[in-house]
Amino acid sequence: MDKIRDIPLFTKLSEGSIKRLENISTFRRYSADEILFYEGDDPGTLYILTEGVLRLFKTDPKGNEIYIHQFIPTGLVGELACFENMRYPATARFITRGQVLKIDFKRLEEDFFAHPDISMEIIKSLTKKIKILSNVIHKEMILTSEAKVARLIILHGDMFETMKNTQIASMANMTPETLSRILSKFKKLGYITIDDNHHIDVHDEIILRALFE
Amino acid sequence: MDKIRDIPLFTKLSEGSIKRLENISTFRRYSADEILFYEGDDPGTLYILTEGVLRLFKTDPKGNEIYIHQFIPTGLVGELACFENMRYPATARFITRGQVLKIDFKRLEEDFFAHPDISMEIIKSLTKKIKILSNVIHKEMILTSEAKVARLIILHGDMFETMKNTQIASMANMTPETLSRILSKFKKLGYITIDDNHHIDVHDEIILRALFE
DNA sequence: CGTGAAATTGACTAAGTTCAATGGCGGTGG
DNA sequence: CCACCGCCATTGAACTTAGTCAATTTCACG
Repeated sequence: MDKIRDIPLFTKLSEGSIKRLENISTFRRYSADEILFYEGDDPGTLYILTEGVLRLFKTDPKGNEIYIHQFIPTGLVGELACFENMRYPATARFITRGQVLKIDFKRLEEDFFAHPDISMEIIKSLTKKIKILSNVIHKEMILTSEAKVARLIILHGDMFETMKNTQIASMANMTPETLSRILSKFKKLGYITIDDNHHIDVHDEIILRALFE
Repeated sequence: MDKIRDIPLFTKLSEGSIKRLENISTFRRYSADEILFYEGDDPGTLYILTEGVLRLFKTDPKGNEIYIHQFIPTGLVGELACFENMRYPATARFITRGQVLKIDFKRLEEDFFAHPDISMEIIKSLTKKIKILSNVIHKEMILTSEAKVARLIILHGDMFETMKNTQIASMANMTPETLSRILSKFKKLGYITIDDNHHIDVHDEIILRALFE
């Protein structure tokens, strides 16, 4: 994807609008592990993720990365900082190689703000983001590690077959040791069994659900 | 305030629009401690807080209230649940007596979504909310209790003169004991002194700032 | 097989909560 | 006037949760 027309947010724009948009934006490719922006950077650029997986995280004083979200195409990134003219509240790093459309926000604002379709898309993107943050708060502040693991098993059980436990632990903001201990505990209590392919068999969904609901 | 015209979000509407809005909305008064909605309730109503202070919080499994935010007029409340048609992610309770305008969201959507001014206001409200949530995450997940107290002292030092420590602790999501211990520690280390009127004198702003920045 | 990454396990540590005891202070009623 | 009550603050001790560090085992895969 390397044409503005292909971006859902802009499909409904007129030819003229697209032309103007092309003048204030550029595509740029990134390789895996490259940083798109750092927490604390000054904004000014609105990003639309068109390819790849982009991870958003905060860094705590000890240097640990606190996982917030991973974006996949097509996601609007950085609009909060732009609208509120504040610094980026988190760091964005590519997990795979990818591509973004970088848009000069000031000039976008002047040209396109009144456009109803774009407003609507922006609203959708914002509500999606609130949902994500609200979920982060729920998962990270309300749930204990045990509850988080129970939730992962019930809601995303297949993750355990495709990802390493270290990766899962990092996405759940806990250490691999903690994850390992909790899985052992669940096994010992007979809630689950895990076979050689890392497939988790749930024996007592009721109890596991009760842990996080 | 009991006229739709007085609500900033709607000041720019035409007479006809106001009339239509009146048909799908009602004002309602609440007394202190009344619940506007519970976490988990089904949505459908968009609220605009026109008077009073409304506290938003989540409840953890032990029954503790996790403070998220307090709204003051004029704030849009519950738009996420409405837009995304999900349940309210938190409980809202009046701290003082107050008043809201209750709007039937479905019908609002049909009539006013395309209105550019309203869209713009909604976008502003949403970004404000993202900022709040992003801040909650920062404050609650990144900062230690010591950092939170240092931050309160530097940024909201006057709170200590007007509020009881139990209230402050509840807004900062820590126990009164923890707050007390940290204040004692800061006093012992000579960072602050507290006089009889609960006024905090900061002696070493540099160190305190370093704790949370 | 052998090697390096991942997982497991135990001992220890850190941060904060909980629970209980104590002390202060302001208002109230006899 | 003062004894008492209730609320708040303070402090200590035990407890809980999860992270850290280190040693060991398991596992996948060339």
